[in-house]
Order: sequence, then structure tokens, then C-alpha cells
Amino acid sequence: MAQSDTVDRILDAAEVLFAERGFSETSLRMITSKASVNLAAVNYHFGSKNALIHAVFARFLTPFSQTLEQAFDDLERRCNGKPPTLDQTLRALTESAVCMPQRNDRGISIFMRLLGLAYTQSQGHLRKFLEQEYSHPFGRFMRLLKEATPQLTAVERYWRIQFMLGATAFTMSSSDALRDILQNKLGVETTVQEIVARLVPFLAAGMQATDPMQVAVSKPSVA
Amino acid sequence: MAQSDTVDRILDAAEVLFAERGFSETSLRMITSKASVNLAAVNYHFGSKNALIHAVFARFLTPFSQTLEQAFDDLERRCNGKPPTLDQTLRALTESAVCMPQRNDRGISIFMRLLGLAYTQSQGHLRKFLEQEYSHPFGRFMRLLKEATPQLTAVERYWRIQFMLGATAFTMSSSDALRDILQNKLGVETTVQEIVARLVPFLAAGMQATDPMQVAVSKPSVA
DNA sequence: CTACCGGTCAAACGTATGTTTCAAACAGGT
DNA sequence: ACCTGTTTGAAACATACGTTTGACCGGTAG
Repeated sequence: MAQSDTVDRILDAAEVLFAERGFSETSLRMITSKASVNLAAVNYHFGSKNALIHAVFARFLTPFSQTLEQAFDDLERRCNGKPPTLDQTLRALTESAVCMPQRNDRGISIFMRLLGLAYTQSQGHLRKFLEQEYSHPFGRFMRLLKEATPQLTAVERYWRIQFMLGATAFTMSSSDALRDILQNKLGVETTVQEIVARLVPFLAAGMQATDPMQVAVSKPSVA
Repeated sequence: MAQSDTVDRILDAAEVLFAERGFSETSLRMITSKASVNLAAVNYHFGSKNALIHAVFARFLTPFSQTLEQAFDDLERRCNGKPPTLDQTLRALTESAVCMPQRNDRGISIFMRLLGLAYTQSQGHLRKFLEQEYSHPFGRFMRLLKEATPQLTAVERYWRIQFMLGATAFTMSSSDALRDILQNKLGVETTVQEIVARLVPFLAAGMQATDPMQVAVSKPSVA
């Protein structure tokens, strides 16, 4: 305990509380009291609440983006030259997320929810931070998606990617609550791995649905 | 102007600001100054900020749920006895939403985003309010979905409904921004009706994907 | 021993929030 | 015109927030 584990205690507490309650609804006083550190420690070590939020994301996202880039490298090498399929691309992403070394068993669940919140809550500073820090793996994922769905027009693909993002971010951002509901209503336990295993086929099927606009062009009066 | 349009001005302003910034991030002072009414008017007319949030939802959701129930009535009458298909059920929902009398053209977009926030932001009071106020049409929609997808287990169907909700709420909530991006990048105009026309086949395809868990049971070692 | 320095602590700061107060303005019925 | 209940107005209220301050502690180097 020679040099402060204060920083880690703050990050641990902040990560959990942010995931449970959102960013604005979580005060520094809640965080510091959960972490059993002094209130001033946050501003001393991180500078501001926003910087703390960035640090929480960076602690997970930096190793994750490295894992992901490597997974993409492996995937492209295995396909030597040919573009990977949609299913392969989605699995590379989800498996990189699931297989990250976790601090605890709820780690992946917590972080999925944080990512969902990042998209949902209007925290301009956070989106800017994520964009300029992690644009490379994100752009690469987009390129793979494009190559995996050559049958789609650019416009149709654009919208379907939004649909995928939405289903993912939304589900993950409330996955704890949803899991509880499921447990109460149907008495079923669910892991994040299971949710992801269910989500990927749903997304892949949606991405590969026949283009309604193309159908409309070729068979304009179909029921 | 005999009896206060203050109430409506507050609701109009609150609806827009909540959709743009979320609930906690929107103060009563922002709302009252945008609405050009006195700060105290909110607590006078609604009682509290939470009650104002409820009123914003009720103003849209009450007529919508009536329209929806009627659309379900029509649908079931047309199918006399046989359960409606998934596609029919989804269209009944989306068309009821799109055809609601709008206060302005962005009305549907604003409200989709609010629904998304209601699910996402941890506002216990809101979820409780929505559940006990609109459980009937919601339960009816769920029953129709169940009858339209008899091949799914209850658990799988539950999650896929969440995925659908997510894709819809997310896309609709930011459809204005997304439409602008699309126009700038690809020079394409898009209407809300078109987005819905693209969304429904995506959702239907996702809902009808083969169940990954069933596959895993019957062919455990499939690639 | 002294001087320093990274770190912690209790306390305070300024600001913004939701809510309350109470007097003034207004409407409609008689 | 005069009440009566309803609606607005400006100001204050108490509270919670993020941030800053300055004293204090425990090593380590000069």
C-alpha cells in the first residue's frame, strides 16, 4: 500500500456507480464514500469529474482496443485476402469483449452498460474523448462490415448499422435491469455471454434481410 | 388565452429539452425560460419535476395507446381467429406511431427519444408510472408477438423484443441527426416513413432468425 | 535535524438545483 | 363594482453539487 491504491479504489467505485446510476446521477461524494477515500482525492488525482469518467473508460477501452485490433489481424490473416464474413466480424468483436481479463465476474456487464450510457446520455465531452482516442479500431470495424455486406446499398447498410448499434447499446445499457426482470418473471438466470450469443444471430439475420427498397423496385406491388 | 396555455407551453418546452439533454440534465429553469413562463409555474401546475415528466409522457402516450388498441382491434378482426403475423403486428405498431396527430414534424422523433431515455436513464419513478399506466396495450402487444413467433422459447423471445426495442428507440431518437449525416455523406434524402420501412424488415428478420440456443442443443459441436 | 514533497484530510467556497412563499394581477359570477 | 378563487411574479429557501483551500502527516534526501 506504499503508493496510493487510492486511484484504483476510486476507479473501481466510480465504474460500478456510473453503471448503476449514470454519470450525472452519481456524485463525487457517493464515489469517494464508497471507495472510502477523501472527497478531494478525485480532483487531486484526476483533476475533475469529467476526467475521472474518461479514466474509467480508458482503463477498460485501451487494452480492449488492442485486443480487438489483434483479433482483426488474426481474422484477416486467416482469410488471406478474402473479406471475412459478417458473422466472423461480429464474433471477433464480441469475443474480444467477452474474453478481456476481468477484474471480477460482473466486469464485462458493467462495461457494456457504460458503453451504452456513453451513447445514450448526452455527455458531449465523453463522445469527443472516445472518438479521438479510439477512432482507429472503430473505423476498421466499419470497413469490415462494408466488405462483409457487399449486396447492400450504401444507404441501406448505413441504416442497418444504426439498427445494430441501437439494439446493442440499448440492450447493454439496461442489461442488469433486464436480467432482473427476466429472473423475476421467468425465474431464469442470464449471463452476459448468453445475451451476446443471442444478440449476434439477431443482428446478423437483420443485416442480411432482403433489402425492402430493392424488392420494391423489382416487384413494386408485392403484398 | 383565457385559461392558461402556460401548461402547454411548459409541456412543449420540457418535451424538447428532455429529449435533447435527458431528465436530470434539464433544469426547471431551462424549461421555464424556454417556455417564457415563471419558474414557480411548474410546481404550481404540476406539483413537482417528476410529475412534469409524467405529464410529458402522458400527453403523448395516452392518445397513442388508444390509437394502438384500435389498430390491434382492426388487425384481429381482419384475421378473424387466426393470430396476426409478425409483420402485421409490427406494422400495426409503427403505423400507429407514425400516424399520430403531431404537434410538429419532429414530434415522432422527439417522442421516440424520450421513450428510449425512459428505459435508459435510471428514473425509478418514471418506469413505475409507465408500467402501471400503460400496461394494457403493452401486454397486448407482447401477446401478439408471442402468438406470431410460437417457435421461440419465452426467454429467447424476451431478449429479441429487447433488441427490437433498442434498435427502434435508438434509431428514432437520433433520426434527425442521422438523416442529416446521410444527406451530407451520400446526398440522400430520407423520411421517417422510409426509415420505418427499412427498420421493420430488419426487425422481422432478426426475430425470425434460428434460435442459437436450440441449435446449440441439437448440434452442440457445429462450427 | 531540517527541508522538502507526494499524499490525505476536514472544512469551506461559489454555484445551481428543486421547492416554497407571499403579494400582486387577473378572471368570472353576482 | 365587488368579492372569490385562480394564476402569475420576483424573491428567497434549503440543499446538493464540483471544486478549492490550507493545514497536516510520513517518508526521503541533503
